[in-house]
Amino acid sequence: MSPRTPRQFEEIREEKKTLIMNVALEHFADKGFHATTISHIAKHAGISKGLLYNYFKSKEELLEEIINRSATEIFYSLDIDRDGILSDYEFEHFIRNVFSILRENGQFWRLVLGIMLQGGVYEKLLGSGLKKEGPDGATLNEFWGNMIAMLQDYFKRKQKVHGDEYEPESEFLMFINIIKGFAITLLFADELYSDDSFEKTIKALLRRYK
Amino acid sequence: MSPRTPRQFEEIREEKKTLIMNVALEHFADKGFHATTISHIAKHAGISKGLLYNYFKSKEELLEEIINRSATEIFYSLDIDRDGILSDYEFEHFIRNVFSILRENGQFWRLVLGIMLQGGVYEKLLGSGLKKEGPDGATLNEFWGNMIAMLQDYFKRKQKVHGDEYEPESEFLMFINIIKGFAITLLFADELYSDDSFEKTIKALLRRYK
Amino acid sequence: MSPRTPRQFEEIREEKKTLIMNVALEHFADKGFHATTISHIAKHAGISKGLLYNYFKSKEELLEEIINRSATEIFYSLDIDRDGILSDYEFEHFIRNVFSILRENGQFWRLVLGIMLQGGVYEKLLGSGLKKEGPDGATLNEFWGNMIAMLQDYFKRKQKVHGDEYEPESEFLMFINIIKGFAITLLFADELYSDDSFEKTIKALLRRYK
Amino acid sequence: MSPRTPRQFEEIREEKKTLIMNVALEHFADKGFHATTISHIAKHAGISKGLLYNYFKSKEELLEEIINRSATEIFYSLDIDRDGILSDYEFEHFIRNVFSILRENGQFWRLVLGIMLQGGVYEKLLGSGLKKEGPDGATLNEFWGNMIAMLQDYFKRKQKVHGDEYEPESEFLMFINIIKGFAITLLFADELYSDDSFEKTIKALLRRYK
DNA sequence: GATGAATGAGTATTCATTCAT
DNA sequence: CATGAATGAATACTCATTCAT
Repeated sequence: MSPRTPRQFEEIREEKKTLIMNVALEHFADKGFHATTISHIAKHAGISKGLLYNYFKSKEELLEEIINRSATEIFYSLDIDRDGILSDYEFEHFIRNVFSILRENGQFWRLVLGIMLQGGVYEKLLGSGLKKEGPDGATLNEFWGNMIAMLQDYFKRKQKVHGDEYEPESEFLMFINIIKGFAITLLFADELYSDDSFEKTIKALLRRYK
Repeated sequence: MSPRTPRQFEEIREEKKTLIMNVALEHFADKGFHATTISHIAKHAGISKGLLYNYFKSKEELLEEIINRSATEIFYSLDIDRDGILSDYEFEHFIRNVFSILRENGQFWRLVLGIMLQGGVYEKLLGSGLKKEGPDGATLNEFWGNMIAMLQDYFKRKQKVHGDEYEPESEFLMFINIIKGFAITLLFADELYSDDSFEKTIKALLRRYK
Repeated sequence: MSPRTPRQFEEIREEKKTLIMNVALEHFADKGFHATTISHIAKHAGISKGLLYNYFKSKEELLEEIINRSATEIFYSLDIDRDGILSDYEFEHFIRNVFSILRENGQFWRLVLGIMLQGGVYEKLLGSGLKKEGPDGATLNEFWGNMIAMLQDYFKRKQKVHGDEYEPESEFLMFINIIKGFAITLLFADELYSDDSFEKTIKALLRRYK
Repeated sequence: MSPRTPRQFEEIREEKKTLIMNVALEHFADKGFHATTISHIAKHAGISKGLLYNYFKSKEELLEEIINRSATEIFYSLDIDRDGILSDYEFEHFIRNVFSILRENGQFWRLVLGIMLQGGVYEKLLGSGLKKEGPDGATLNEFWGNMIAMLQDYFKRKQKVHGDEYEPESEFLMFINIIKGFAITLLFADELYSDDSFEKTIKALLRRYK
């Protein structure tokens, strides 16, 4: 019964915030941002509306914090050895990572997709959320730029292997769009893909692009 | 001074309905269905809210009619020779068609994507809208099933050309996902792709899969 | 093909008005005044809304004219010999009349009842409708006053027949309330009473009060 | 400064609900259900429209709860000794009860009458409201059926007293319609009847039917 | 910290009425 | 005379947000 330390208070606060954000993400992803009400979130989180506003200034801020949190997590999980060059091994690592990120963060990606479809909110969010600082003090946008450059470089280097008929830009474009295509497929798949079918897909991609 | 004929009334009706549906599609696609208000649509269409309800029973019916209209249009434009077999020529035709449909119906596809992201509305719409009858009395769902089967068959036949290392299922999956990937890319492209970059992409696809 | 005479025009006008009023009465009585829309009436009468407003200045005026019409009709049908005294024969006539009026004008009475229940409209209507002049230049209110007086006089005269235990005021009150009670019962009876059960009821009333 | 207890919240809720229902009943009875607006009710109750919807899901539910409440109250107040037989004493009790219920619940009965006049709503309400369970687990409809049966039995038994000329069915019908007639008279009486005139009426009824 | 009563601006929808043709 | 497109004010209902306790 000893009084709680400030440290303990902070922990309780963080736990509650996390709970609220998880519940909110679930509903935002499934029903959409506009169709989800604060009342609904509060009820499903087992708290009062008032308390929710104790943690988040507004519905929009709640959304922003959710995006920030997931974006940062994903940001970190994609970072490789940071030497600016994508080795064959790292390429495989990248592909596997991308797929597992898509698998494990379905709700988040559906939410982001929904928001990106809607003009106004989009810029505001990406202006705040995705520019947040990540590892090495780089912003998400910078990080993403580097990632793209590294991949393009990877495809250029592959030209030596495949000969002159191979067009790196075109191959890179195909590769990116296959990833996007799979991403979309995954987001709309009701049931999670089996590990097996995942492995097959990844193998096929590696066979073609490694 | 003579009273309007039924024909004239019909014309007025059709014109106004089309106007409203165009304005509504624009806003639904840009802001999302829930975030678009009837007031907004009416104001931008230059009419009163009351008149809108003279033509559409509800906001949802307006949405349904928009989906029906576009779905039917696209339905017709994709129909090939209907002999159940995709020749090399028809394959090329299909790819070109898919791309031009994506280019010309960006708003519609963004709307559909947005709706598909949100549980409830989705099934109701696809239940009504996309099952509508198309050419030959087939429903859109049937038509789409046939299209997929024809494409799979096309990839199987290609095995004879490419040899045993070629895995038709895997290739088909890649192909479909590339299309999806491009679709997504196009939907989010602020400015329309140049005809030139389009031609390049199509050529690359044909080079690889024809 | 000879041009219609003004007289013919007038007839057509009256026919249309009657048609509209009949349809309107039906809906007003069944759904209530507020719940009945002008569109509904127009559609069921087979005319346009515009035309309806050609005949009636407003929804309220339509209501007023309906009440006036029926009130006047009933007014006339209740008038007896006007000598100010209700003979035994006229009493029977009165009772039979009251019942047949209730039977034949069910819709009207339900409408009136509905309106009388609602403060505002009530006075306005009775101010216009039921004060309208009837036969002999008397207003409905005057006529009704006379009718009541005649009935009270009738019950007083009956005291000589029934002896001192008979209290005319009390009997009159019972009589009036029995009539009201039957009126209410009739108004809510889904199916019209059979002629037989009617005859029995009237006989019982006469046995008791004649 | 300490937060409100659940008990306190419950009290606030009940008080506000009662306030709203009272105000609503007043307006529903005077103006009719359709002609009464939620805004009006809220304004007269001194609250915001939003709060009203915090307590009642819809205008119809508000109506239902009002009917339920009054119906249940009246239900209980009519219950006698429940032995299935109406003694002379209980008959007097019944008559007095009926009159006092009519006097004290004028608003409620005007509301019910108004609703019964209008097809659609009627059945829905009587299906929900008046079938609610009352004392002994009986529904109102059952209770009312028993009451009628008991009264009919009472009139049959009276035949022994009055001799063969007495027709129980006919007398019962008269009795019921007198009650209905008085009910209607009371509902439309602007001012409450004096206790004296009430007593006279009741005496006359007892003299005739006891 | 925690509650939910309370608000008010906003949203879809309806409907009597007008008016150009 | 006749039509129905068009309007706008009103209505039921919602929901993010505030605040007293």
